[in-house]
Amino acid sequence: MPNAVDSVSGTQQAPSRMEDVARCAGVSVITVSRVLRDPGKVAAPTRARVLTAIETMGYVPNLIARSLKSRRSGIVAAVIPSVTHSIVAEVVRGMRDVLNEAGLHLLLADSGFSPQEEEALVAAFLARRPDAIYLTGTTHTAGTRKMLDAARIPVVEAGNLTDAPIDMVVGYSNLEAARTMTRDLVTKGRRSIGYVGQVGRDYIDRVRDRHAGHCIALRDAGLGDHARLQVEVELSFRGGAAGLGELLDREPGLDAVFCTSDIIAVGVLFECQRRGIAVPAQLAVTGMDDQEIASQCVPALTTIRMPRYEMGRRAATMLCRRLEGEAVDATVVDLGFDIVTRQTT
Amino acid sequence: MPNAVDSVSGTQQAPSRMEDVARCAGVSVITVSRVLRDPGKVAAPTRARVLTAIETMGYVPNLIARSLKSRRSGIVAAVIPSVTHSIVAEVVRGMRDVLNEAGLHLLLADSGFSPQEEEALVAAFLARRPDAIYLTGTTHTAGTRKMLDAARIPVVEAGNLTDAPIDMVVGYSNLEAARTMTRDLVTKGRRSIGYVGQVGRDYIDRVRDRHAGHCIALRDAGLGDHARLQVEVELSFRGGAAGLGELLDREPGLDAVFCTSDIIAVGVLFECQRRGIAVPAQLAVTGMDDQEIASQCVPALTTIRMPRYEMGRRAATMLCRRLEGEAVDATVVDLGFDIVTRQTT
DNA sequence: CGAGGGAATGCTAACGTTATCATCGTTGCA
DNA sequence: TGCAACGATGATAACGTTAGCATTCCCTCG
Repeated sequence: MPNAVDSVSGTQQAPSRMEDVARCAGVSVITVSRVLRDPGKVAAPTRARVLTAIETMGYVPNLIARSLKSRRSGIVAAVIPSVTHSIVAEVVRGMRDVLNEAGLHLLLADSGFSPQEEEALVAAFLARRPDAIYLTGTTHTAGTRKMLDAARIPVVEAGNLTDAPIDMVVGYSNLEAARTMTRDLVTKGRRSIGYVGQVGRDYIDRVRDRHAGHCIALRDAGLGDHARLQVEVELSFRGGAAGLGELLDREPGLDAVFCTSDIIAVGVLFECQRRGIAVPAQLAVTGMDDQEIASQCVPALTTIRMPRYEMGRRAATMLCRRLEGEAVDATVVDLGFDIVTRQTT
Repeated sequence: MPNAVDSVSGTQQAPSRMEDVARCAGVSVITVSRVLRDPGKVAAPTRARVLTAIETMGYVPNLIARSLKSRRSGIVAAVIPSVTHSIVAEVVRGMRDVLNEAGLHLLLADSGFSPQEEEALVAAFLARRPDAIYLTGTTHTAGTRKMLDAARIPVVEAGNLTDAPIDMVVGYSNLEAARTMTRDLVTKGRRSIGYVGQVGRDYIDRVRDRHAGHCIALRDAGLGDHARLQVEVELSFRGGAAGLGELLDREPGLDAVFCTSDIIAVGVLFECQRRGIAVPAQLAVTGMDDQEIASQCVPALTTIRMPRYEMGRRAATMLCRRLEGEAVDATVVDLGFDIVTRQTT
């Protein structure tokens, strides 16, 4: 029986199926299926007839049915901390460029930096049977790990390194990056170095490691009394500005501020402008991430650059290899980072 | 036969199915299904037994199979111009908040501001049979419109208004917003007003309308020779800086710059700092969008605020109503905008 | 000239769920 | 007591596709 319900009365018309296309082209459904997935197996004239039928009927394959039967959804699910912050966007772009080439789609969701929310998202994702999963960072709840273990699909964590990934991890050492940056401030003669970092020092690996790296560098330099010069703020310009105010209240002799992100650092710079503080003469400021604003703000910001786009590509490549049944060379990939010295130090 | 392949040899173990849960709980599969979707129809003791079984087996429902049978995927697909630009993030957040409440998932993809890419994405999306579609802006290819007409699902376009939406539209008038902003500059005595806008004036409705609004305001004020003082740049700080340089080369007596986004405007401000141009004494600068940086930069930026989060919520609400078979009150929803006067004008 | 082989195509049975209808007690009420 | 009505549960058949195994036909080669 035909699929159309009633084209005259305008009743809801269901989208056409392979069966409709097959009838139109005078072949069996399986041939249509083959034309779509493995055209080489179908003789050229037949293929042409099928393609014409598809075209004229405006047939769109139903990936839901395909996924059910083939047990491959063609979806890679990614949990990122926040779509708002452009820092993840480049990673996502890198992933997408690789995944699209492999015919895979990226399903995105943001956790708002909360491991609990991440767990809920992973649970929701798994119900859609993704072929692979991408997680940001290495801080996850026990529930998340358990579900992913049970799901038995490739998982890549990205952004920060760990010795014990759920499956695979690609990133750089946030600890070393922060340590390098702070050591650089020390080398340049700064002695009263403040820290303005984003909230989450206790539970988000990335933030925690940046904090730890900073502290280690201070300790190595014999500069004590860390806690007094450390402020936790929201990841925003406003946060940076408030952080500087707080620090100056505590220590008027401050001569440098280490910030855990460019956004916070630029917030500090704005506050310096308002207060008439000379950068870097009176106060040195450093960021992290090398976002566009770092090179454009005045004075231009010294920061740390990490290969975000490449990280996304690499993560996706590792997932794809696993999906093709090949072994990946390493389950822990360190992409490193660079310090970018500009005018604020 | 049981679903497990071989738990001893560690062979790939398929996830458990309803059948497994049903056997474990001593009920039929349909009862498990009911417990999940309509618990009220199952007696409390039975329900408890099933829930226990689900818990112990770590059962995760297969939404692919559910979608196939129920003909509802539970997915709302959204094409946004770019995940990078935080401006869309709030809209997305608004949508998500509403959709999640309705048990729907958001599938995101970015078009990179290209209508052709958007068409490809819509085609890919439709194969997954989304329940509804969200598009950014009102500029779409004929192919996109045709596919969406054929798909017969609710579609909402957001961001800019149009008299002839594909289905529904929610937004504000970019033309009126730009016109208001420029008129404000005129009112404040500015006469040599430059324009730095993002690329796409010819084919992206949002950009085109902002440009048109600016031109209309100039014409209304009797200020001619528009084209000479108009520059098209990338949507970036760098773009804004370059745009100002270009404008000053053409017209050293420039006394205001209208920018089509806050990012561009802040790029202009940075360049002013570098060149020692006094804002607003010597040069007035305006942005659009009211992103966080507008309130934090120095001097703080005069701009236009639009209800982005609310826009996302409203769009999602309209889609949900349609999915529930209810009629929406209006297919064109104007949310308006506000001018936010700060220190740059 | 017949067997063997490969290319092209088709048939049948799933994939894991839900819609639809059926069945079975149990209760309420005349 | 008998029957309708309802609540709880189950059996069966899809949803639209693809995996796996036929089948058909033609060509090649001994």
